[in-house]
Amino acid sequence: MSAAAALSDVFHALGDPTRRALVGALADGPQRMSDLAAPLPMSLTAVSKHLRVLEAAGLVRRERQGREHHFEVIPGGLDDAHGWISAQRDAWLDRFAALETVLATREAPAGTRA
Amino acid sequence: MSAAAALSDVFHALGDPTRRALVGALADGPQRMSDLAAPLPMSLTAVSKHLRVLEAAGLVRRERQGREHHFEVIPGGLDDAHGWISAQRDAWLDRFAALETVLATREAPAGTRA
DNA sequence: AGCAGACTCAACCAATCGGTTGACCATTCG
DNA sequence: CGAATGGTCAACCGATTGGTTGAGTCTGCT
Repeated sequence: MSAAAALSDVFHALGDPTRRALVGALADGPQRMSDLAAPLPMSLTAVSKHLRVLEAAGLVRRERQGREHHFEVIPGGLDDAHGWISAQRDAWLDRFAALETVLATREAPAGTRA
Repeated sequence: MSAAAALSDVFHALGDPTRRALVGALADGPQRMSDLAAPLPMSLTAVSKHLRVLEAAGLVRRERQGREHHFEVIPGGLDDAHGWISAQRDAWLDRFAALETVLATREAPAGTRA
């Protein structure tokens, strides 16, 4: 899968509050699907679909254990998304710093204006 | 707007590659809508819609200048998204560290294994 | 064997998405 | 003035989304 498509999948997965709640719930350790679904105001089928989206996005891993499906967070799953966002913020910071430099050099020589 | 809804808007906005390209293009400074649209393989109307989504998500600001609409990145727009992702990664790190501590104390007494 | 639990699958639904086109409004320029 | 430029708006389109229900499958327990 292209890197761009993978990023889209991750961001799209995170764009749903139910899915973010699932990721949050998995933060303190693996859970069974039913236990993940219990507190959520929707059918098990719906939760199953959400988990599939998270799985496809590489954010979560499924481990079947008998008739139960256990899920856990994939450590590096958020790395690319985090990297993209950081890059954007850094780029903005660079531009801002450059702008300040321009302003500073323009004002530093005390009256360099023609 | 609730914080969760705002986060959803941001992540949803970032879930489209065209929108990420727009944000990327704005990284090196403000641009007119037409100039932003020029390299993209779609109509101006489509780009206009994408920019509206980015605007509504608080990622981008519009400044009308005569008949031209200029856009620029809003500095703190990505902060919440960055914060959420960082929190998840930190939570995982904490849990992992705790796990290692457990393993360490269990193996530390050098040959405690029966 | 038989039943309950955990989950999948398929079909369906309304709503949203990403895109188009054509008509229109506003602004600048010759 | 008239004409070109920059964008909006409304209607439409097919695909996807997030949810439902009902039936089916696999597993474990008694």
